[in-house]
Amino acid sequence: MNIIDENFYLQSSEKVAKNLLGKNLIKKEENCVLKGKIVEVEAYYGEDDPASRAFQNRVTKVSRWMWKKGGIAFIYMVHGHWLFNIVTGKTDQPEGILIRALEPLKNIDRMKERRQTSNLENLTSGPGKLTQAFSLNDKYNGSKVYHPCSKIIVGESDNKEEFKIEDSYRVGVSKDLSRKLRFFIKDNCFVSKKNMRRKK
DNA sequence: ATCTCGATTGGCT
DNA sequence: GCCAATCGAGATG
Repeated sequence: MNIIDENFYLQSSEKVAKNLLGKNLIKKEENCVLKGKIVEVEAYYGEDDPASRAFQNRVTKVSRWMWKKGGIAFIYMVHGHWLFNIVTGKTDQPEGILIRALEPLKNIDRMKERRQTSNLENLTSGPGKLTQAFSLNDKYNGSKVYHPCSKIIVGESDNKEEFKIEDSYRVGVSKDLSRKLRFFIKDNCFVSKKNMRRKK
């Protein structure tokens, strides 16, 4: 398995976000390995981004991970759902990427059990759904996604297929920036908010 | 397409 | 105690 290098995460969150599309999220468990392709992400910045947990440099129990060096997992709960992020940027540069959707690839049965559905498109097509399917929670905070010993890892794409990247404003954000910071793979059916995509 | 209700946590007064 | 928060499911028209 080709793991993405630590240095990849030290770039700006927008750049990391776009380049994460198509890569694999891997979760190692007792008897199996879950795998999914990243198909939808959002970039978040630090002190000047009102939607960010690090807005105005507010350090809290939840946000403190964002000041660490890029490449670690950052997970917190919203509306009763765990959301999975990857910290980007150098130490003391609070930025991150929210992973919003995956395409299930390996151990799909395990995902179906956890999601209580057999509908493939409904397993990981949303930020709260994928954490349930992958059983991700705050105990993975700080995990190095570039380290081979970690339980949660980002690996290189399986194949070098071409895809188009589309962008939009971020989902569920009341005070968004005037830049489009949500990126997803065009025409991938596992991208969340399908009805929204149809809109102009 | 739009709404509405439930979900859990931590920050704040 | 109160309330917001990077959401999801189900009902309704």
